[in-house]
Amino acid sequence: MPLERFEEVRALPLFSEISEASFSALMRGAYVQNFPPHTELVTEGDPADFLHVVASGWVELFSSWSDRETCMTLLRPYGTFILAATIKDRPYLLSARTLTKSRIIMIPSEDIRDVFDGDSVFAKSIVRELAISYRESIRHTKNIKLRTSVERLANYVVKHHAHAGGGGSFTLDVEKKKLASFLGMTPENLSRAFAALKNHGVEVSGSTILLSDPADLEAFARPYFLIDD
Amino acid sequence: MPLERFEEVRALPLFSEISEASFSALMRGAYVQNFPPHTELVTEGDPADFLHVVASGWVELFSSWSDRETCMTLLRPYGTFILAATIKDRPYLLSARTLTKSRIIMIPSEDIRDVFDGDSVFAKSIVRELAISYRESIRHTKNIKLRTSVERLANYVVKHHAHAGGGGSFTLDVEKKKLASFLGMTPENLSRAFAALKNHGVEVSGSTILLSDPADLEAFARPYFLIDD
DNA sequence: CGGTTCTTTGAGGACCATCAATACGCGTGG
DNA sequence: CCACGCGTATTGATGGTCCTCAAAGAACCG
Repeated sequence: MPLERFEEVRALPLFSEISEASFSALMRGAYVQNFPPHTELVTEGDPADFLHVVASGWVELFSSWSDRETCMTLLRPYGTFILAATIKDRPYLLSARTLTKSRIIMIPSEDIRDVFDGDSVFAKSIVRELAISYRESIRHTKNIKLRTSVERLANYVVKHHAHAGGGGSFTLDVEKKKLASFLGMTPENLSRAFAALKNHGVEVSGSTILLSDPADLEAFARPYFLIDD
Repeated sequence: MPLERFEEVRALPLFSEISEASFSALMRGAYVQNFPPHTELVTEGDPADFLHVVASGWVELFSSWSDRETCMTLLRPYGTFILAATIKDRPYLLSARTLTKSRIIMIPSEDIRDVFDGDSVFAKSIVRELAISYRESIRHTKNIKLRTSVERLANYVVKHHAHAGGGGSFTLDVEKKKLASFLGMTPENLSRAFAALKNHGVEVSGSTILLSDPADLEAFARPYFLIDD
């Protein structure tokens, strides 16, 4: 497969600094594929044959146990999954499915491990990526264990409002059902949590969120950089 | 500091395969220190100046927000913390305190990063360690989000019973207050969760747990290798 | 032995899930 | 364009899970 097709991959933090030889070795067995929405890409417990990179679209990492399911991560370009399993050559701990039409880059795990062994620059990038994901996971756990559902929602709103420019309104980029699962609650409870935030100036209309008093909301949410940033 | 004092460190998975030169470079600025119980070793938000290794004793990694606190990890020898912060040169996301008298090895983060850059064997070890911790964190989150408190306790009991040999009884190695926090509940609720497990043959006497029907308990707990192993 | 902390038990209430019913949004096909 | 069907979102009623508060008992330590 010609390397030109991987220009966008080359630009990713994980690959931008490695040698041309290493990059070629990685891309030789790689391929890019388009998936429709709601397609299960990997299933937890499966062997980690490929490192996946989201090139476009939205991907959900989720997990199931005993008829229950929970959303663990929502991935946009250019997030990777599931690096730790690839490196350790162990089964995936999470399943992945597309939420929207998505383009996914898949690199054979064996190639990742081979290049990792020979290229310390790549090894460094891998570690950086791993460390980021690890810290993200810890933040997620802290959020779940230390906050009530309304507090989690309030902080989610504050964060995404700021990320959208802080203009007093923004649009939810995933469906509420998914957001609820990510925040560790039911869809019904998310509705009620939004209702509870009316007292702090949060108006909901479909997927549009309006903040009439961002300062008040933030005072309630008490965002904390060791959880939310 | 003479290298002989670091024989035990040399044997750790993180250091056992690296060159003598790299090991010397790491140990040059390292030191070993004994701490009494209930000593706060690092505080979340602090800069990550040292990689810590538990040489003996028990260490708790915990986190706080808004007058609440939760236990995130219980570390025995020879666990490390907090590697991700060290590598990324970012603030700690977690605090650490000793639970028992403990001996802790502290290695300057800068040395870790320097050796990491020059020694691909060490880099590989770092990645292995990071991947293990990351996967552990994901399991913890799955446990919290997918199970009720009684289910979490049941699986904890099943796991530690097996780890202790499966002889029908074992001893809790941390106080119940701490266990409750780790499992995401209050101490009161842990008591009631233990009471609920009486129906499945769990007898509690102080820190001794007796299982009269391990098969029944396991059927209730439904341990799952992608969460518990 | 006294004080401190941990653990347990009880009562009450907050939080959250479940179930059920309705309303809404959206794409499809008539 | 509208009717229909399907999934999502909301709202209400109810019950279960879990936390808080309080008090008493047990274990630990000086």
